[in-house]
Amino acid sequence: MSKLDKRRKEILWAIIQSHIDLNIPIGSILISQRFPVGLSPATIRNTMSKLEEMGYITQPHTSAGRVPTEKGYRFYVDTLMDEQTISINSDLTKELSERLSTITQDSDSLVKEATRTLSLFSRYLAIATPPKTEEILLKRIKFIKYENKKVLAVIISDEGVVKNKIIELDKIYTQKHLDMASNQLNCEFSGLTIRKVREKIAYQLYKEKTMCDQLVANLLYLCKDIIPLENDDFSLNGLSGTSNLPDFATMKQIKEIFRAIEDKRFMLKLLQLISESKGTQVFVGMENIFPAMSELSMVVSTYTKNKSVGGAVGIIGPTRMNYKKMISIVDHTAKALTQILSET
Amino acid sequence: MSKLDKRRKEILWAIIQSHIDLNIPIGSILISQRFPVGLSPATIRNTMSKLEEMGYITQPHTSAGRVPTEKGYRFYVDTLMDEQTISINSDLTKELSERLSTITQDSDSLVKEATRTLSLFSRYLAIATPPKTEEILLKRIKFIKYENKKVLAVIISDEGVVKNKIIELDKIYTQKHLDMASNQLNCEFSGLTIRKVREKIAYQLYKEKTMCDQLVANLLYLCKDIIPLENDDFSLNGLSGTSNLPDFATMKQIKEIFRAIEDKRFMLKLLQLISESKGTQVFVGMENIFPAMSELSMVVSTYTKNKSVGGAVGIIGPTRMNYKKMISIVDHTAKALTQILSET
DNA sequence: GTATAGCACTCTTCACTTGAGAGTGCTAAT
DNA sequence: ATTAGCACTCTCAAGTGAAGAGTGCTATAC
Repeated sequence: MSKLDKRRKEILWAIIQSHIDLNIPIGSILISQRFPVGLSPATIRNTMSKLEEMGYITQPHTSAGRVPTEKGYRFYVDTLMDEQTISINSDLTKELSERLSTITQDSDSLVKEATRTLSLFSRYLAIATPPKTEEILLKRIKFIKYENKKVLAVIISDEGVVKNKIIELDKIYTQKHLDMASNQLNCEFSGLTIRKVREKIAYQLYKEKTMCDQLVANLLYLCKDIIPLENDDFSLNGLSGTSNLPDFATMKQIKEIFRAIEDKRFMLKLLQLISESKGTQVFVGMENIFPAMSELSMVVSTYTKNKSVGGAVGIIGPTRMNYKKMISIVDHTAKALTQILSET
Repeated sequence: MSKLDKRRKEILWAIIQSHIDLNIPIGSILISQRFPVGLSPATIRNTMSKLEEMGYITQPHTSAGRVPTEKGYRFYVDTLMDEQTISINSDLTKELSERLSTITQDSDSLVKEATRTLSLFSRYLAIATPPKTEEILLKRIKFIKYENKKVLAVIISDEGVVKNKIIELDKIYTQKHLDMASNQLNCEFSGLTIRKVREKIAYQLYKEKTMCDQLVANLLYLCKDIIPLENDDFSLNGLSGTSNLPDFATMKQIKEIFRAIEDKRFMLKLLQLISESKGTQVFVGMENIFPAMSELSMVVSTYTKNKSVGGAVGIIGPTRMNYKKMISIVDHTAKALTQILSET
């Protein structure tokens, strides 16, 4: 990895900055005009030639200006951008927090509202995963007599009701009987994460451990299907906005985004990525991660609720985007979300 | 309203049919070749001239063939199409039913799966509203002690759990106390529709009727916010497919669809429309109904669950679409949905 | 009187050309 | 090492012209 000297960094920065602003290939003369760096176009050309050789920029055709490559953007985000102070639009932060705090409902609605706000501010496609259910701590399981053999099973966590479903038993039980059974189950499972509960149920069913109570065994079997699996859904917002943007103007990109959205594997990839590390991450030119999404970038951050439970929130936009601004917006959205979710 | 004679009907039918198949302006020679109707292009031209005068077809420019107008399509759907037997692709129907019957979950998931299947078969944008909550019959309200002052309120209907929420009371009550309160509320509200329950609650709170029990009054007040409002959400599916179709090729239309999707008022319009009448309806060129959706048509049908409760399901596509096929698909989806929802 | 063949006319579409403009790389001079 | 000058390449936009499609009109046949 050959390092770039000061001049090359400056020129690269100038090219990327100009390209973000103007969305056209950037020529040497343009740079010399926009940035009074004291160099003639010819000198800039020499530097650009080197930068192209090193793979940071490229030209669409022989007589065009230079356009940053994915590598160039990557370098920009990693190195060049940090050198400036990331100034945060403070009124934006304020409005963001205000918007979110008006939503007093469950965390799912909150996350949805976050995507709405995010797409509004970013003018790109906002995406978010709901809080992971896997790591939620189970508080109690409750069975309520519903009608004859039918019983309403309710799974409750710290966060509230996680899931409920009407199940049908083999015969009619009294509410008292059900209460005893649920007590027994609670003793065993209360305080564990949803994931561990599922594992434990599977284990117990596998061992066919003789239960002291037939009803408990029965309920255990039925609960297997009720314990919620990982949420395979995600919110997104800002579709209508995206089609207005100049960068999204090509059908190709529109299609790519649609594919990505409807392909649920994308979601899994995303989850994997966010779970690996915390904080705001930038994926430039996503073809390594998700083949259909070349020419697109993603700025994504994680939010948490009670330390461990959390999800991801971010935006998808063209590779050519204002990373500085976007990182700031996403970062603050994630922070605001974390804050409000922790208040409850 | 001048009626069309047999020949004009035939020519109009031929034009529309050809336009649906080929998606190009239809000229007189093309018609004479595709349909050996025994007329020369010249004669067909004369007829076409008349049809244009009457507003059923139009030409994009002087030397182009004719394209059906909205009026033309309207006439086609109303009159010309019925004259053929609407043959149903029976294996399609079968697969449709099979796909839906694999989903054994709640009705919301079922409706979502229906949109997925619908978009798959139609290759257009599928849209559906979940079952209306307003007309659901309340079965019982249940309060479960949760933690100190916190109580889990569960609203149960014939269909299962409608909504649940954790509420906080002013002081600590015993479960027995809560059971008594819920019994009292059940006596009053059980068997009414959700809408009537809400109205009744509002009325009682307005009158500030002295309750025999402070707890009941308290719960009543809290329930006001729990009783679910009309669902303002709707499923849709098939976005990625739409951008592949030749008709959706223009950005203008893509934008229109996005606008329509994100504008929730559209949803309300849709609900109004479906509630007016039952059965499959076709809206050709929707600018009267929804200004942003010119150049788009909608085929929509209603499904029911237990006679009264239901929603709408349909597709949105270009004005130039295969109405016969689409009506068949939508119709069968609605029927299949009704059937499966009634089995529970 | 109705249907048809012929024909002139209009308009789009596409390929091709051309000139302007932008940007580069090379070379020679500072 | 930097820069001015210059030839070169390539895109883009506008213009041109031929081909093709389709119509409307008119005269003619049945």
